[in-house]
Amino acid sequence: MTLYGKSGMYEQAHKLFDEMPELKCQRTVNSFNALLAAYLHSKKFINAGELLEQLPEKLGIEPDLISYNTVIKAYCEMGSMDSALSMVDTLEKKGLEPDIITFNTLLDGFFSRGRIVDGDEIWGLMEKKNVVPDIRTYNSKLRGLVHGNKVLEAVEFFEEMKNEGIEPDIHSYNALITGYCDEGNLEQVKHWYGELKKSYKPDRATYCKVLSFLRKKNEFEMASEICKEAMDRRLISGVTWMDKLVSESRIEEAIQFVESGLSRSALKLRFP
DNA sequence: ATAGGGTTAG
Repeated sequence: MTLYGKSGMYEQAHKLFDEMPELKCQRTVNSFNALLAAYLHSKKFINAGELLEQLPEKLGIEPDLISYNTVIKAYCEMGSMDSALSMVDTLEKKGLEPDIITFNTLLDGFFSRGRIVDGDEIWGLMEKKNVVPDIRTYNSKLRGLVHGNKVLEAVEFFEEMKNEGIEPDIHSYNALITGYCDEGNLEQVKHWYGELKKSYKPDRATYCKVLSFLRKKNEFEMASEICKEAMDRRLISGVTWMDKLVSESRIEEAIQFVESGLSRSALKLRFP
């Protein structure tokens, strides 16, 4: 069942869910969770919460941890952090235990809203419950610090996680690069881009962020090099970059640029 | 069946 993505698909999902008995399909916690996910992905957050409150007893379905995690995500998305947090008490009263997904969802909600202190408190609660933080836990705090313009603290935290044996992944590097792009710090963007490349291939997010930054800074040399690489890997189209060259009448550079790396399909895209 | 960033698509 592909119920996700498009807004409005929750209606289809709910209709199907209602018709299941006639179709001789038994409704289970799995189909209930699929319904919750449909509401979540259609951004009908409040309905997901209401559904969890009403439907299970009406239908005799016992919600599981996935049901609660889905609704916690919905509350986080709508910014109802108190409701999200209170779901932990609710699920525990039902005899369930919050897992790493529960905590990562909550932490991402708090950290991404700049609520670092509250996030740290929840982090402590997580450890008290013997749920071991993973790379995504660390990354959510990294992004939170960056989002709150605390890039230096983010770098400190980056080092801290390495000391604790958590190997930074591409999201970790991208968070720091984003921080320094937003600060306008060219030297540090270059530094962390270099650090990233020692262990990973930049991904689409890296390229987008770094290229738009370098373009703003008029760092043509480095930008065109990176742009070529990104186009070769089919991760960006390069059209916008070339448009800028053309609009500034830097035609020679644009032509060189095209000849040196642009793929046939990208050319067709620009000059159909 | 549940948790990620970025935005260069126009």
